[in-house]
Amino acid sequence: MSIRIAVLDTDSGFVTVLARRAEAAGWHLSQKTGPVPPRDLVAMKLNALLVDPAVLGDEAWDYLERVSSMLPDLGLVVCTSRSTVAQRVKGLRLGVDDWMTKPCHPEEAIARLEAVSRRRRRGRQEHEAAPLAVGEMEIRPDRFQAFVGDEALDLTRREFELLYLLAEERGQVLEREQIYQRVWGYAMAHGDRSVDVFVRKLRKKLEGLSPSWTYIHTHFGIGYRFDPEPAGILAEELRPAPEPAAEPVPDAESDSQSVHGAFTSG
Amino acid sequence: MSIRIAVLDTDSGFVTVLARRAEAAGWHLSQKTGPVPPRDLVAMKLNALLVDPAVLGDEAWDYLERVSSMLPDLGLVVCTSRSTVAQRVKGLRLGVDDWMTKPCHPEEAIARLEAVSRRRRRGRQEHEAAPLAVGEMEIRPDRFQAFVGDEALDLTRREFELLYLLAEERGQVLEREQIYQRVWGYAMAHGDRSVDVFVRKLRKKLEGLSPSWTYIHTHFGIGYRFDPEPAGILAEELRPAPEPAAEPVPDAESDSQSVHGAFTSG
DNA sequence: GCAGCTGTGAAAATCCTGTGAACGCAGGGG
DNA sequence: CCCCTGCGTTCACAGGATTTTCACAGCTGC
Repeated sequence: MSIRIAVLDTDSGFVTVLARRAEAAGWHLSQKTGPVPPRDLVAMKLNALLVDPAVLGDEAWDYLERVSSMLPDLGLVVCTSRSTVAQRVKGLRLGVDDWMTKPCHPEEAIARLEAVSRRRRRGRQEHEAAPLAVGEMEIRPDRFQAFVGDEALDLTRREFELLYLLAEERGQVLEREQIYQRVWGYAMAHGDRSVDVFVRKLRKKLEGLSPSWTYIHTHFGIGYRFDPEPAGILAEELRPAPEPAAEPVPDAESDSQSVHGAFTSG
Repeated sequence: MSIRIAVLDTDSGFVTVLARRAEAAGWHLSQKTGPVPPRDLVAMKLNALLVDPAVLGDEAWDYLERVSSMLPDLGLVVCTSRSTVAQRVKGLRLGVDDWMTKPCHPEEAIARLEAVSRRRRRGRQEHEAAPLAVGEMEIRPDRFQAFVGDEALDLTRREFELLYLLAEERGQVLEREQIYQRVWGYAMAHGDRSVDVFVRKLRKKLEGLSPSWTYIHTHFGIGYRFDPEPAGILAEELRPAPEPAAEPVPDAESDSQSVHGAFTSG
């Protein structure tokens, strides 16, 4: 899979040479001559961004900081003509991944962009196309779908990605921020409820085809945990003693507490 | 959590300066003067490795390649006195994450190592989150829960964070202000009793699932200390005179009180 | 015994999640 | 070119769960 990068620079000579090298390497490169809103960067699905802070004007630091915090997975490389150690340190601290000084050899720029992109990718891909069997459902990455028997859940892309992520981390409680970061690819805005909404959609579809299982558990104040559980065990845990009760023991309360509260409110 | 790095370099001046900065930043730094087998690097649990290829001799390229392929999660940074573009490109291509030229400012070296480590951590799980075994309970950060056997304590988020903090600092007396600051994230208002209230909730839940242990001890006028202790030793300390009493004293209450008292004095 | 702290239970205030529906956007077909 | 449909995002609200606050009673240390 080829690397996608964008260059924010007005030095057309530099960019042209770079573009030629990038093309030779089979990369996709797009040039911009002014700051691109982080939102748009998201849509570009970049692996790395090469910036000359000169084109950003006063808000250069601010821009770099916003980009790096909103797109933590994006490789961010600065290439500028003059800079002091203090500036470089500041930039690297802010979230810049690499800082080059002009004039720089385009081959080296390409190599550094590649190194930065590689780092970002290493953590991610290991698993691919490995179907997951969870409960009475099968999740097939090759189809971007999940099936119960031979019936498809009819998931949209986001729904599938969310489900797959949760299922991969089965048993672990994932915080909303983490989920959003990994499924949407950028930082979650404060107050965003998208994760909740998609969990509801998933639960609905799961309920439709696999009503006797519970898959997604809510952890109040934290996030969600995926763990397929047949409906049976719930009943068992709630009723260890199938006695209509002859004594008014206050057990009922602490019992229901430990079953509900911790794992699921739904 | 602090960063762990190793430096492979014989330039003692450079390394000394670097070590000073690293220490100031709270990092763990170890110096080596020759190639360290990748196997040993694994054991060192490093975030990043800073190398001067000069100390590696002929097998420098080979070594860099082996390290980067065997430890894909390790940040690999080269710092060398002279290098050509071709060398830098070659290095970056075969897995080096960043390449600096000597003389380089130690502050910048630190910043680049930090950048590389940060990038490395992003893709991974945010926190390693090793489970803590305390008394007959297990605290599992991956579930935001504590368990006794396979029974969950049913902790809320705040409760869990408080318990985890206390358990991490096991044996230490923590002041209320400190606790509040670290769990709530901001300064405690004068007269706020939240910490006390949550300690009570924790004690109640702990008592429910692990009645024969005492976990949280009160230090009058100061704060709390976490230290799991089985009931046995308590009985001994409390029992200079083994009189079961013949009066209808509300045992439960006075008993639990004196428990706290016993430790308070220590 | 007094003043100051801590334990306790419950009420009050706050925050969080589930839910249904509206909105905007992009692509396909008419 | 316009309409329709599918999808993702945003909103507002209701019902609960959780956290904070209070008033009081029981200890501590002097």
